[in-house]
Amino acid sequence: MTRAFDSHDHATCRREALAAAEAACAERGERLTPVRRRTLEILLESHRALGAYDVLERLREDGFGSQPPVAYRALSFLVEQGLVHRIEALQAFVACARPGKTHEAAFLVCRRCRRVAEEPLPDQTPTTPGFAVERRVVEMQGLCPDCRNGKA
Amino acid sequence: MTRAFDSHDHATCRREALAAAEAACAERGERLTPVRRRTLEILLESHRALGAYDVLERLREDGFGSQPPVAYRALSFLVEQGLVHRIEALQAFVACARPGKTHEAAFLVCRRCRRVAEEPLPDQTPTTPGFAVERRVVEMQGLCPDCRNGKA
DNA sequence: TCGGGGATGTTATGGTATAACAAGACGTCT
DNA sequence: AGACGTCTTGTTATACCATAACATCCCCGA
Ligand SMILES: [Zn+2]
Ligand SMILES: [Zn+2]
Ligand SMILES: [Zn+2]
Ligand SMILES: [Zn+2]
Repeated sequence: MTRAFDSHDHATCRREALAAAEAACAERGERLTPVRRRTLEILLESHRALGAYDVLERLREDGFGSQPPVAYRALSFLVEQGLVHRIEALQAFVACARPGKTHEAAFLVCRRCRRVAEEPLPDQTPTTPGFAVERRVVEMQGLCPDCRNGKA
Repeated sequence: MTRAFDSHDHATCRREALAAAEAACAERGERLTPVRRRTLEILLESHRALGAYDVLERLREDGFGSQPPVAYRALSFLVEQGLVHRIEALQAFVACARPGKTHEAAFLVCRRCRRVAEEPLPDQTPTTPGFAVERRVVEMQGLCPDCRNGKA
């Protein structure tokens, strides 16, 4: 169900994700402005985790602002809307593989190519009595099939 | 089984952890040198996650080197030995609550007081066929019992 | 047409982490 | 004892990640 590590029609993959993002924003009355939209596209073009400064560099090439807050603001918006996830272990961002409804997820993060796959998070995660869980960070770091085989 | 959020004899708690650390290093032929030992003590004094620069400041007060690599090297050593864990979501470090045998764990991280409790990690965590998991990051962020009640 | 709120842009600054190199500590072999 | 190799500690310098604060612009409704 996760496509990041499988070959697939990525043009369609991107187009669908972008359409879902537009729909989600429209429904919520949020504005998917040009910087925000382009930021999402940049992340969708790879299934990889990109640092904010990587995103910023591409935004600058496209004529948007060139200072860090430009990228961070667009990324924050997209994260709030559930269209992008932050990978804590990499301090990086990845486009959501299943936009449309904000959700938590577990991530499989390849340390070599930085591609990221998304898996459903189990209902049950460890806790202790009295502790109020607000956010769950579940990230599996390792090697994707291609990188194990030296293909990529 | 996790003591971070419960009242306990913390002097004993610290002493035992330090003794376990000494034993573990001795057994492995690793050297728990003064900086390394003091770094571990600093983390043990709170059950809290401390940033590398917080640790560094205390090391400097104690007459050790004052530059970032001093703290980062000691922390790296302790993490390699399984005596300290890195909390990715905070970019911070916490002393292991169960030293003696290197292990993975799930962490319950209070966003208010930064105390951290350690829970066993389920055998089964999400993955996808062909992906080789090397490290599992499982961190629950939220509020500890005290912080929920405004006690702390 | 005149606000007002949100979005974009800038400058400046702060927090986190590591590369590269010099000097010291320490066991070991002769 | 003395020479050697290895590990450890310390430094300087720099790179990377992130946000505060403020100016400007744009769009929409009164
Ligand atoms: Zn795709
Ligand atoms: Zn890979
Ligand atoms: Zn304790
Ligand atoms: Zn707390």
